[in-house]
Amino acid sequence: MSVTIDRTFSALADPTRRAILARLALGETTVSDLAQPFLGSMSLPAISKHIKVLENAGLIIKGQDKQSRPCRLNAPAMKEAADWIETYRAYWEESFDRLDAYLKTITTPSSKGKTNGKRSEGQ
Amino acid sequence: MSVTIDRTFSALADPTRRAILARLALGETTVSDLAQPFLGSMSLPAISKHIKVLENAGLIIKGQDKQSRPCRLNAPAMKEAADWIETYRAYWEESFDRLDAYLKTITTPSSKGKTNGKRSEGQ
DNA sequence: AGTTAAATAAACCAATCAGTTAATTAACAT
DNA sequence: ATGTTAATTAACTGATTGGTTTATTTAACT
Repeated sequence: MSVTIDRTFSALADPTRRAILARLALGETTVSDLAQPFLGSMSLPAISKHIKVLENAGLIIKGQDKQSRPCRLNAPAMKEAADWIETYRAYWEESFDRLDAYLKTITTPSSKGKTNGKRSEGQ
Repeated sequence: MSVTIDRTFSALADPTRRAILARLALGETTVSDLAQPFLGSMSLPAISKHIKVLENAGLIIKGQDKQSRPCRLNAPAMKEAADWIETYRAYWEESFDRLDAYLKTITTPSSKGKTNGKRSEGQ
């Protein structure tokens, strides 16, 4: 099985790393800049390591400009993970249908049809 | 920050656990049944632990029927992770657009396309 | 040449993880 | 009562993770 998707999900499992990705979604920036919001609670080498994890997962690409290492999102690497997770969309939507049905059974002994929202997509 | 999404991504980072989820997408089944395809390469307690990780992440729900523990998908727990990752869809789609544009610049006779790498921020 | 700035590497540590084997619980069947 | 089946718990191990502090690289600026 794909080891890259392992690394992708594993990289996304850390809140600091997700925050770094969120920052990068606003635009390319350097390691120092990415580290700045965290330096109160962790060291620069810690951030450097997080960035390396993201890089190894293919989620970001690190360049070089003088001493700086400008990082940018490499979002397509996320696509594989997104595609995997998307195959389950039908299941959680189906579950909402079941919740919907359940709510009807407990709220409509004599009620009018309020929940006409059709969620089933068919598959 | 949300510790539940941490646990979700972390649970999804393991191929055995993803295989278990894939099996459960076909329908509810017991721990033994889930373990069966893996017993050549790992022990039952190992699978039992994987299932507990999935349960703690809220990705599956474990019931009881006589001695068996029937497990079923609880896909809505995946939705939070899916939603997070979906916010980046625009970026990987845009990236493909940019790749497309880049390929055009290098295959065009008049190529002197010096891209400034600046991403369109703000929206 | 010496200094500063940006980032990483090295060495270390505690905690968590993924697996093992052996023992145990719980429910059922003789 | 005894045994069988399904699954978990306990105790242990080696590898990985996430962080630290200190030292080093690399490139620019006087």
